[in-house]
Amino acid sequence: MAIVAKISRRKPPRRVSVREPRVRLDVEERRGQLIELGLQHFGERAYDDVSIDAIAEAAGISKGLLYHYFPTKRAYYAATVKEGAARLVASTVAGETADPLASLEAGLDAYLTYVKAHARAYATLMRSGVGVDPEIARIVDETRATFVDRLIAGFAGSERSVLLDAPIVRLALRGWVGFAEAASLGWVEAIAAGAEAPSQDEVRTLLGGAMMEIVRSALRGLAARA
Amino acid sequence: MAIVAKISRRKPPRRVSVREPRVRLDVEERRGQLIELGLQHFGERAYDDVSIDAIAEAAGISKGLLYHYFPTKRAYYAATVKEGAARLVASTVAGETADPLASLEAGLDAYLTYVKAHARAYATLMRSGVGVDPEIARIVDETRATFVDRLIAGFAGSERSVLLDAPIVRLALRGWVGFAEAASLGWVEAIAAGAEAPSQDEVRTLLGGAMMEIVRSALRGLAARA
DNA sequence: AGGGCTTATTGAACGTTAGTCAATAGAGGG
DNA sequence: CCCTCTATTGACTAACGTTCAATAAGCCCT
Repeated sequence: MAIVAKISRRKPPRRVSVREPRVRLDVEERRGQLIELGLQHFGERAYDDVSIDAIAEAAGISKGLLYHYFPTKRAYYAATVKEGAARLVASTVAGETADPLASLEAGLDAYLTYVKAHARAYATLMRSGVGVDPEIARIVDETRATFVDRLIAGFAGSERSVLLDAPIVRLALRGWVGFAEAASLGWVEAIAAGAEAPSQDEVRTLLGGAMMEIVRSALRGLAARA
Repeated sequence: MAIVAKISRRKPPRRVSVREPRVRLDVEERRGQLIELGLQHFGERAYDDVSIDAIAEAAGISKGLLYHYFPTKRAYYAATVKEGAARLVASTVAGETADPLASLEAGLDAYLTYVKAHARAYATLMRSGVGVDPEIARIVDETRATFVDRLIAGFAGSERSVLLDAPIVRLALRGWVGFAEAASLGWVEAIAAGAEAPSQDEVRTLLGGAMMEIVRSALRGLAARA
């Protein structure tokens, strides 16, 4: 009995020739590799369908090491989303132009180009990402706020810019971001489905036009009330 | 050894006086109770933070019984979301009016009233519900489509109603639903946070105005292209 | 009343997966 | 060549979703 237990507990003799040696990476390097892998995996499958084991295997490391870099799966996912959001924000900085409308349209165009290029990951994030954790919700909300701030900054020169801080206008802008996300998602999904989809120009015009009208409408309501 | 195994496997003597008798419910009744519990739990916590054990305990039944009614946790969640969506749709049927604008506003008002009354559950669903499963995404998308259909039906009398089937208009309407959801969510969250929030009238006017402007903008783009 | 039948219900078991921790080995410096 | 530091391992635990053969509550029939 004791002997049997001892034998069964012994490691399998694992041929040395097969076992590949440990690769020791710099902390930053390893972290970067893991986040890159996270972007790939979470961009294709939903959160629940990505296991830590799968990530570890893809990285060629043990599960324990991943937990050396990120305390929990959610934190790992949050770091991944944060990186993805940062790239989105970075790749859509529009050159400063005198004309607010022109810079708005340039920004929207960059946004749509990015969305189209990363259609799958964008759809996965929009459809499944937010709810996993309050931390992720915070990141996404902050990213949205960044876009809103940019937009407001574009109109800073306008005479009625003070009014842009009114609650109803903030709500209108937040709503517009929801509009832009829903429309963008519908657009790339229509493309992916091979359905008859509008051109990028049309979508950009739609988004820009909606922005102007919505803000104008909210300001008008404000003026009527005052 | 064999004896020890037998003893350790024996059930604990569980005093009969404590054990409450089985309650045998009708299938419909039990299913209804479970869905009701699901609405409560999933309306307060995110999907991952609700365990089957917790539901079973709250219902006073065993875990196995829940799996007799729903094949998987996701299916159970889907049934719950379906019921919640059905209630939302049912409670926002607007009486048919001659004036399209009036019936639009009545529908929006009913929607906002419902959202405000179920603020927590609405926020939880919007923030975390969609991504869990393609099946849930389908339900939510269908619910959105129902609303869009209602809206289009309201404008059926309009002379340009044929144009409402153009891809860009469909995209605009889908985007508007995103607008309405984002604005509604922002509204109830502002209220919950005790921040300065617009009145329901203001929000309804904002949503209605945005709807008109967005559709008009899309149609204008369509006309310019033709 | 009671025996038999249907089926709602149980509870223990299993597999998977997130998360933990003491032990190990690669690399650089003295 | 050894020593130290720390990136890395791998086996373990706990929790959770899921399965299934056994059980008992209600109901009908006699």
